[in-house]
Amino acid sequence: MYEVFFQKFNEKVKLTPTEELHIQQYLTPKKLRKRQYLHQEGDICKHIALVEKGALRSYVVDENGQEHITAFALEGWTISDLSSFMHEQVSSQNIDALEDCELVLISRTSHEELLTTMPKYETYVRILVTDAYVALQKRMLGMISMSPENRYKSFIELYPNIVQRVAQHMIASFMGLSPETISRIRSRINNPKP
Amino acid sequence: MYEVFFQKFNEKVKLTPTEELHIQQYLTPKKLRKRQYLHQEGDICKHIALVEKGALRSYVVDENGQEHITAFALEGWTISDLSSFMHEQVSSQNIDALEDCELVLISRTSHEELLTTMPKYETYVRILVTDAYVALQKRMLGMISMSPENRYKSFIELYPNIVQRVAQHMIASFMGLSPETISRIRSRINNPKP
DNA sequence: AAATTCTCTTGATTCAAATCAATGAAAATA
DNA sequence: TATTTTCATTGATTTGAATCAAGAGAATTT
Repeated sequence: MYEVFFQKFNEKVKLTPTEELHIQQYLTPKKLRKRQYLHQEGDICKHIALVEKGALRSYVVDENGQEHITAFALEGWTISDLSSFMHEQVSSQNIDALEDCELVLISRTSHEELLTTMPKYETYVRILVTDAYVALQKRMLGMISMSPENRYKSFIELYPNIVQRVAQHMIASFMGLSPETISRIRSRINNPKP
Repeated sequence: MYEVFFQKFNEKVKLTPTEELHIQQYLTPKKLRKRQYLHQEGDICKHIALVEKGALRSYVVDENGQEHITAFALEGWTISDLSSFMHEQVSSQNIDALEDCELVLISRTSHEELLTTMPKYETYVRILVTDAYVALQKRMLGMISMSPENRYKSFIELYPNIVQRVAQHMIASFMGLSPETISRIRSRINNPKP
């Protein structure tokens, strides 16, 4: 039920069986149907979710009604609107399921309690966020320094599983490009200048 | 000597005078002349630096020899190559002083020791990184969803002090735009369509 | 099974930022 | 102070991604 959660946890911070059982009390499983929302803008983000199975995305809608995908999450990934979750602020993000999902949720109060009572949990969170920050820095560097084509190439290298499972126009949205541009980049990659 | 450091620390996690003294033992002050490096690519990043006074930038140089500024840091900000610092990997970042600086440095061993012996320090780091992550997410959202002009506008709103103290072409580099484009955006803002 | 909606591709056109280039002003250096 | 280098501005041109548009194939819904 929480296999992936504890596998990921143990990769960062080693837990004893007793500690695992203790943490389990704070976790709640949740299933999501494809297209179902985990979280909608306007709400305060109530959970951090770890994906045991399935795929989700988070996105914002701008003033012109255009969607911009800000993140994907597959098995083993964690997804949330941290800004809203941390500061109990109204969220501008939406999170929904791209496939049927099995999640493990940590509520805000559980999170707080674990942080204050269990140093290993805080360590886990610190490492998790640090890794996410480093990954985002890399992505940002690509944004300011690479061409769309090279950015797409490194994306498919880094996340081949996302490319396989997620619609192409969503990857375009995630990269800040039009769907047509991604389509043309792909055909350029397959037919290198004839 | 460590005023800004402890001011920032206490904003996130309240310390007693005794605790401050304890942490102080792990800190080392450092002055940097303008143009001096704190850290160069190829090295393993040895410190986290908090800026007591002055301004720094970090940047990478791509295969074409072009510089891309990835971050600025003014008074009260923290700067480092976290990826290199955390994993003791060779860094691709350079960090240098844009003005004469006074810094507070935390070495890797000090950082480790504080993390394991002082829960409040780990809490501070967790909050610091989380805030940085949230800020970077906002910047990323701007990158994929906003026009260069609107991105520049929100930049000067968010960081007016950077705009005042840092050369324009560096802000261009930070935003992934050419210096000419920033110049033209500025003149458009000042002479709104005649 | 039929109808509808979604998804990707391809072509033509538009538009905005990059590039190339030149100039004057300001700052750094000798 | 004179000289050199860096910096910001402005104009002309090029380039590449966005937009507009149409059509074919898949997937969903009815």
